[in-house]
Amino acid sequence: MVAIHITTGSNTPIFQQIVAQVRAAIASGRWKVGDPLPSVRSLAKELVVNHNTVAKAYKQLLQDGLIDSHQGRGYFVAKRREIYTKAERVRRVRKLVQPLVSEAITLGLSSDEIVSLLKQELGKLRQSDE
Amino acid sequence: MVAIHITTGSNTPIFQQIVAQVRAAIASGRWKVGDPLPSVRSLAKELVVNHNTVAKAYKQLLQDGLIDSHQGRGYFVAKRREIYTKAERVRRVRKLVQPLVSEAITLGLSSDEIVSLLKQELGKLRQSDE
Amino acid sequence: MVAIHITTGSNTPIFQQIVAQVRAAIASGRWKVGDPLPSVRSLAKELVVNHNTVAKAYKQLLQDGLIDSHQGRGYFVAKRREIYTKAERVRRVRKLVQPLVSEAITLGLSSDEIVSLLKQELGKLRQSDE
Amino acid sequence: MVAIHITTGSNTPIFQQIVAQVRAAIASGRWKVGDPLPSVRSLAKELVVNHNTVAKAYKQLLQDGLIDSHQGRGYFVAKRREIYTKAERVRRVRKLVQPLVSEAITLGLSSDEIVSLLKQELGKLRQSDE
DNA sequence: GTGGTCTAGACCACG
DNA sequence: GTGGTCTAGACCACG
Repeated sequence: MVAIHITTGSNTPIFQQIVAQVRAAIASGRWKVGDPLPSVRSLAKELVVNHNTVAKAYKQLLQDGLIDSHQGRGYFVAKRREIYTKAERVRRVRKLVQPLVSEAITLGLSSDEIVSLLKQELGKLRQSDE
Repeated sequence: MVAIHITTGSNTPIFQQIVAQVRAAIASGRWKVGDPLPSVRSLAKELVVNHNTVAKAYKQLLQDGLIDSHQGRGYFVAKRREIYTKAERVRRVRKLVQPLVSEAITLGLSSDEIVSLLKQELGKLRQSDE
Repeated sequence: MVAIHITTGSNTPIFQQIVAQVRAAIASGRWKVGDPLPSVRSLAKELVVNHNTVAKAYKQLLQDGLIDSHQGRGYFVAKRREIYTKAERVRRVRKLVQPLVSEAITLGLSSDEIVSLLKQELGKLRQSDE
Repeated sequence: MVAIHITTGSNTPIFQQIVAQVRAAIASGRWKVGDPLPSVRSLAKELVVNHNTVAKAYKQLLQDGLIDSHQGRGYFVAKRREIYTKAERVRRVRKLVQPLVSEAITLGLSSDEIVSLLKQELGKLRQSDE
């Protein structure tokens, strides 16, 4: 089980924080295919947010094919399947890369340092796979 | 003088586009310490946007320490000040890198593809600097 | 301009009725690329539903790539782009075909009659294209 | 006797799966007019589902006029009654066909592909009848 | 006890 | 005036 933590003061919407953390848990392999997610209402209670907020996060993950829903039984980590075309996937990642680059440059990091940080994060994933 | 271009079709807020371009102009050295920025109203006129939008961008740059304001005289490129320690800057960039990696991996992109997309974006910046 | 009508008594959720009608307006070519959609709040007022309900419908259409959003300016009919893999698209259509078949058989229509009805609807589209 | 199979993994409500299978059994002639249906509780036991679920399915079939109930004796396959006129049946099916066509077209499927998917589903039914 | 839909209304961002 | 996020709470479907 992986705990989910949110920061209410943050600029990042709560539902996106939840999406990011579930995504990370699945991407890293800590949550396996078939694992049940915390129920919408129980997680909402635990995080002290409205149930609609959790539902919104889960809907996003459902849409992206990362989780499945079974009416009346809850949400479960889904078997991986390709939903988006290559072009669409690249488009989506590019939309995340742009603000990263903008922010990193502003903070004074060099291109090499940025690439290096990215590789470090990718490396962590690979280790947890082994 | 460096022209600023905005895209109204984009979903990136206009004020952020302005911020990003001023940052790039300063980071690349095209705008030197002490150079005056275009006045809020003249830039607004040129870009055909609301002057509040330009003012908002300048306020952001002021807050970031990249420009100084002199009451009644306008805005000027500031002497470079380090606001954050190296460790803090790396920490901030890392926080942006992590969700990028999660999303890209769950979308099914390989590590090489992700690194490649990042390098592409960094390359675009370099070109616009020249 | 195409009017949107909803039936509150229906089993079909309001937001899905909106989605279906916008989709039909775009598929039939009555709404062209670049056309603005009614604003979330104005349509909500007109239909006498909550603005969140309209927003939910528009979000769905956005996700499917049928419309674009421009922060602060509204929603517009998007240029067609492929978002889903072939397999995903077939999966989605199949999910709609199954209940259709089930209902039609129950109503006592023959396979030939069902196929014929489908072809009629497809024919209507083709005519409006010419 | 015709076995009824349900899939709990599916997102189709269990009671609807039961309804669909009873309908198919009757439509195909495997269950004849006057045949008794399995009792609510015995079928619930066999399928390992709540008896309310089976009761709900039977209520639906009763409502559709496909089965009759005899207080204290159980449910029986009813004499076929036409409830809706031909025109009404066609109207109802057409209402399901229209959103299917809209969605499929916006997803980029060709008319032939849509017809082909429909025929596939109809084909599945025919096989399960034999 | 699961999730799904909807309302009424607040507060915020962008321009 | 655009849309975006969130709350509190209601009512419903499924089982």
